[in-house]
Amino acid sequence: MTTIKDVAQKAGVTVTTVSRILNNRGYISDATRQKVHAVMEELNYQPNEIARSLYRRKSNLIGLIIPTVAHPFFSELSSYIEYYAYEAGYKILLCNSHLDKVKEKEYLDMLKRNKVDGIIMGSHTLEVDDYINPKLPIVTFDRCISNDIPYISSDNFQGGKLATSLLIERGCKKIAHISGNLNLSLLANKRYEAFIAEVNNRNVEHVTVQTEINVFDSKQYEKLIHRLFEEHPDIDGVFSSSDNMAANVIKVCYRLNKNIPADVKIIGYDDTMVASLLVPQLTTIRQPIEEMGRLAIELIIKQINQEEVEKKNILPVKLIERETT
Amino acid sequence: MTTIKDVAQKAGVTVTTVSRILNNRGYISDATRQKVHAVMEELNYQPNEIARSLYRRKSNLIGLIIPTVAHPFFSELSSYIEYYAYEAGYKILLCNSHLDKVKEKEYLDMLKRNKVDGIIMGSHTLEVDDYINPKLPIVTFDRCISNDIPYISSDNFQGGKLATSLLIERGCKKIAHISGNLNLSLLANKRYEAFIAEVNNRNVEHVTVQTEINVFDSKQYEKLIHRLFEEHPDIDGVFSSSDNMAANVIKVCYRLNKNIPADVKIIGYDDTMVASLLVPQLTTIRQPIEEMGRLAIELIIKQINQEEVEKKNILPVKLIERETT
DNA sequence: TTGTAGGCGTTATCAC
DNA sequence: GTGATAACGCCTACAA
Repeated sequence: MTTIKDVAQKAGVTVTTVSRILNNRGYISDATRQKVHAVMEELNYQPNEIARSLYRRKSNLIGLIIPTVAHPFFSELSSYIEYYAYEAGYKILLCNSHLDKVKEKEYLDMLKRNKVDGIIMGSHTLEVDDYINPKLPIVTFDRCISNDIPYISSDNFQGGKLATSLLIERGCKKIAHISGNLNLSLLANKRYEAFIAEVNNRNVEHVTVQTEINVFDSKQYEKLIHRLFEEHPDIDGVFSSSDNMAANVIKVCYRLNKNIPADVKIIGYDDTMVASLLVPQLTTIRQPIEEMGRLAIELIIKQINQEEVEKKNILPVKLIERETT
Repeated sequence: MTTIKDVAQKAGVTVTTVSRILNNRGYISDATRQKVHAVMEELNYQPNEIARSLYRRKSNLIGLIIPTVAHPFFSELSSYIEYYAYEAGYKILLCNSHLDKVKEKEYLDMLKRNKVDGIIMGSHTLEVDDYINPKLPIVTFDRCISNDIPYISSDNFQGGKLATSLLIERGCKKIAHISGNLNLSLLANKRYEAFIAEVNNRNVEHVTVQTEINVFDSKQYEKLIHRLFEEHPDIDGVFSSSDNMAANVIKVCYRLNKNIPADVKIIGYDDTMVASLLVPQLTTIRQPIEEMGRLAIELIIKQINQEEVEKKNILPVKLIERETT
């Protein structure tokens, strides 16, 4: 490995001078500057960022913990997060927790040991203390962990309301809601709350099911949905808490020879790529994924710079009506 | 930040002793060991991995450069890569190049400056020199950069052949192939070659189109496919080089009132999640994504350990026949 | 069994 | 303008 020493030696100066040139500090004669630059070029010198990080006590690393990047929502979100991080001079350490408490804690510790400058949590099953001890810039998605930790979320209640009332307006008489795990105290649960509120308010028959996020087990989902339709053959509207799940609903309806949207109307959530890839194209609630990613980086960086940040960041959602309603 | 010094001081020993305990080296009396452990616990001490990396000249970091993690194939691949990396004690630095030459070079340099122990390239538009200088463990996907750099690929020729001959056997008389950018000299181009070979061999009429990978521009794809069917209304078979693209073909067929598989048969490539999420479920060529991810990590680690590795790693593909053929 | 000291590659504070 | 030197936090010969 070629270091600053090698450059200094070959250029006939000391490391101080090379370092100065590297960082554009202090006065340097044009002659030496040229020479040193030439040598750096020749030796193909690249400053060691690890040494820099150690000295500066700043790694320019941001840890990203999500359930799994294989899920379309998180994969799109990650792509934006990485994009904006890179623009701001930060790098992303990717961690897939699979919503496993143990793994999540391990990742959290690992990130701390690696002195990341901040952590973005898209997955959280742990207790508050694990996050804030010691104080480290954090932003979470979809969960209010404590009053100190800023969180980003889209307007889940509004989303749930929009979805439910659309189905009702389209004439659905018995609506099913398929939610994620409601015990995780995620803000996403507000979709459920909104559903219940709306359906009760308008006096519409309804039924709900919970599932775990497990991208890879599509078969499992199908079974669940199949059973749902068996037990309630008169369901004519489904509000699914993710586009992927909604895709499974479409599949099952197709098998059951239920026409969409004539017999059953379906609405998803997220507006990931799959939504517009499906046939029929999925009506869904769009979360502003890019904006969420951008904001996550902004909030982390502001915290790094000791600036005050808004704790509660609720972004607007939007109903995207396509062909399933 | 609490360092090894703080621990040493509070425990009434020197840093050496603490370091020894941390690394399980040399003889330590039970008394001091207990005491030091207690103090570490109390101070919530975590060794600084940056300092360790500097000393050991090993970061346990692996750089992952891909076009974009928002693409289902790379998102699934990344998820496996991260999984196996973590198992082996490595961390993943995520880089989305968007197939931009400049960005790719910047990422490459960034990774070198950050002293990653290896690089996994799922995106490569650069010249050989940029990669091998200096010598750093690398593995690439789907591209043979030089004889020194190991690469992983699935059996693209076989995949192309399987796909094409299936369509022919199912009675297609005029087959379209939608490929990626053939100028990138990716091994994926062998799918194209196999297609041409097979179709010529069996004397079947055919037509081909190239596209850029751009996940987000589904509309663009639709237009392209639409035009294809306009110019060649008699196409009755489509071999698409990705599942996503195939999904767009399904969509367009649906619009054009072409029945699948009666009027048009479609086969995709990759077997990403979307393939089984679609209606009708997509017939496709499965790449062993998990195995590719696992192997990438294995090859990197072997190189890190100075072991010899196989340069050419071609994994088998498998025809997954579903409902579109 | 434990301590001292030097070094990993870089930057900043003083001198000259 | 440029050069010693100490420090960032950790690890390991070599001593004791």
